[in-house]
Amino acid sequence: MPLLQIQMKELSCTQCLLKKLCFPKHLKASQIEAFESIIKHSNSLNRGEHLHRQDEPINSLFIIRSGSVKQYISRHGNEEQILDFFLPGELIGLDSLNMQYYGNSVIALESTNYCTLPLTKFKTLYEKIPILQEAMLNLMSNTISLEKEMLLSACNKTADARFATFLLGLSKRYSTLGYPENQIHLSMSRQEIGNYLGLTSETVSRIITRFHNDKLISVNQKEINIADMTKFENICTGIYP
Amino acid sequence: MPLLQIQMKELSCTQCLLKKLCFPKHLKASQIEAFESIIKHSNSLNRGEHLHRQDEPINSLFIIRSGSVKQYISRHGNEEQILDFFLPGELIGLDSLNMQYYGNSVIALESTNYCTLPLTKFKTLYEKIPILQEAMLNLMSNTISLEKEMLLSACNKTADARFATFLLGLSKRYSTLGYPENQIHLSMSRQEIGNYLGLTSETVSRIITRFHNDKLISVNQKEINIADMTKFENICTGIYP
DNA sequence: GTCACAAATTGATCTATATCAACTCAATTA
DNA sequence: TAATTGAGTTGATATAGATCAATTTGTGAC
Repeated sequence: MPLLQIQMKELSCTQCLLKKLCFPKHLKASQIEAFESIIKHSNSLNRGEHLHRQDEPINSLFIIRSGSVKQYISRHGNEEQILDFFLPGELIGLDSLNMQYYGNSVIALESTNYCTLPLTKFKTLYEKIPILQEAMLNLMSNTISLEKEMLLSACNKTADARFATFLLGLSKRYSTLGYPENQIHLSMSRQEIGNYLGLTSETVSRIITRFHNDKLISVNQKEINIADMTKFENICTGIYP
Repeated sequence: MPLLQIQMKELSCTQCLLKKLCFPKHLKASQIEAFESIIKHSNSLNRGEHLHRQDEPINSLFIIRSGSVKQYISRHGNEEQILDFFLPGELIGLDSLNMQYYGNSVIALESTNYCTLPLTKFKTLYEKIPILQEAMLNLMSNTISLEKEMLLSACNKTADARFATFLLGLSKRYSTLGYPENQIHLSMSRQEIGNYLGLTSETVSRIITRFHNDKLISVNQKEINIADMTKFENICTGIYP
């Protein structure tokens, strides 16, 4: 059974089912204790509740324990632009380490549990544990690579390739969590996918329908199954059809 | 006179004219010495020479001292995708800290001087100087924010807004170096700008011509002058016309 | 269960940008 | 100075995806 479905309510890092995936995976037992003592475990959000809002003072990093959230910014009035989605085990706030106020908002897409990492305490700990520094650098370096990859994808790919890349990315992240690789649950709407990818919800809908007709995926509402993984990967790179 | 035009050939960090802008700006005099001792100053490249190539083993970070380079990846054969441009004072390699081999190539767009920061030595130093850790985190955090911003821009903006944002970004970076804010020298071709922004060179050319006719900018080959900065900023956000 | 409202699908049309092609201009070499 | 070459510009046309509009389906409240 996938990890996140049997995640308990209140847990220390050592007991947590995400411990192999989450940030503390880099630490030794002795270091985890120190790490653990600064974390607030097990806060929760209902769908539509905010983890934090744009322009609020920054005080913490967050790690998703179950559920999912979207990160977005609001511009000129109400118009919203989605920057990212976060799944269990993922660290939120790498882009706000050097800021005073959050530059974006984060809102739950479904019932979500998360851990809170107070920044001041984290920075103190950070200076003491070299391996934490290394883990942090690696994580950020990786994030930068991934974003370059995304940017590249956004600039050059067709709508088909962009959507396929998005879906495959979700698939990989979910499979790390113990879900079968070809089975994806979308916690976001077509409109939100479109917003994120720079497409309209109509276009996303049409792509999904077409992929379904072409037997590349099978769709049932928000459940998507990738039927032909090889063809699907080719779509991402623009090779197919 | 702009800093980079009078940059000397061989210089220590303390003597370097970029010292207020470049990475060591975060360090105290005593720390700079240690930092300095691990840097190799003053290597140079001619236009078209590589700083490093995709798939080579990673051993260093680089800082541009004068000139400019482009970072790109090659995909299926010859097709090239530009990821970034780097100007004097900018650090190259934040996306390769956790990798064994370079995921991209970097090539000089013009005669370029740079400093080399061997990674192993850097990491040793890094553990000893907390302020270096902080500077590094901030820099990376900032890079992540900027990339999110770019991504957002790439996904949603019109070609006009994307090009304007690109030009304004260059303008800001050059003005930090002492150049007048509204005067920009493009070291890259229309084709390279287009590649970077996900547009064709024809579209870039048409936009430049149109902006020129609308008296927003004046153009002489690779020299661009922003005539109306306010209108220009409005184009970036999609407000104008 | 039914009513109301939001999300998703589907179709028809429009438009920004790509593509293809011809031409101009500037820089470089002979 | 003429010839060559590659970058840049300009024009004509094609097309992917947006926009507008009409249904259909799903969902939560009562």
